[in-house]
Amino acid sequence: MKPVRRSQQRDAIHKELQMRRDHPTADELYFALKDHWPALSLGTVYRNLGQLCEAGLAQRVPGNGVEHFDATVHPHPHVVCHCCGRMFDLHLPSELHTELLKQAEPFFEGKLDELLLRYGGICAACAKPAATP
Amino acid sequence: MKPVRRSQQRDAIHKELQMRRDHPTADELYFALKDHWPALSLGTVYRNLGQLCEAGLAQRVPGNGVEHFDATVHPHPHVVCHCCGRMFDLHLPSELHTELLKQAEPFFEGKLDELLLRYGGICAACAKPAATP
DNA sequence: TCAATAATAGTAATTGTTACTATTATTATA
DNA sequence: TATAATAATAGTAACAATTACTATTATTGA
Repeated sequence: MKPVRRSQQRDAIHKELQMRRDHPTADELYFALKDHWPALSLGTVYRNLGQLCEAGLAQRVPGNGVEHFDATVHPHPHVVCHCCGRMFDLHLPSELHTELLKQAEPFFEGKLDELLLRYGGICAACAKPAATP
Repeated sequence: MKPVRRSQQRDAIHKELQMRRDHPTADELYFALKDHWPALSLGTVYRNLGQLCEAGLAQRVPGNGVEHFDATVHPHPHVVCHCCGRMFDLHLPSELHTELLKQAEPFFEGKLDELLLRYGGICAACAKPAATP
């Protein structure tokens, strides 16, 4: 295990990630934090997100060609909006994941230990027509 | 719609894709075809795979940071091997996909029209210990 | 057969991500 | 509290997967 020393940047990244209901990409986090951390580096965001994942404080969720990050680590389904590209949680019954894994096992000659359940659609914000001021 | 003219390369790419039980990446296809098509260009593989997908003759399946391609276009689950990175079909009951989509709808305020069901595990070939000759 | 033009090979450009390096910040200890 | 060891940073370069560009070649309808 690598030594991990505290850093203000990592705390800020973790806090921002926990705060949000969507699951931002490294880039989105970077721009969200730039305001209060003008000197922040994109590499720092990537490195710290990696460390948070290793430490079990976050998980990577593959999006549409980009990696998203989620501060909730237990496996659960997500939705990616075709329109804005944002990723959200889908709160299906929590046993679904385990059930689907067990259900699939006899159909594969080998071992299954992971399941990515990613829906695609149009989020509420994008479905709503733009307000005309 | 763009005009599509026949080409030997596209036919070869499509045939190779249909032939294989795994779902190769553009790169893997490129190297598989290089033997009989020494002048083949990687860009040509990408471009033609894109066209085949647009034409409904193939589908993209996001893998682990790389795009895989599948000549079977109806939605169905896949397995990605953690060890060799290859992607295979998982022949679960075909109605599962539609059912999971329907099941999830009431849990999302917006529209759902797509579902990626991607298992992870160790394939039979990788699970087997290497033969000692 | 031939002219119009889509497709190609080869290369350059883009994008998301990781690696490298000199400098700065953190922390355990004196 | 001061300090020394060293992890973390900012900034930049490198990288890998993919797309775009361009001069040349192949296909196809007349």
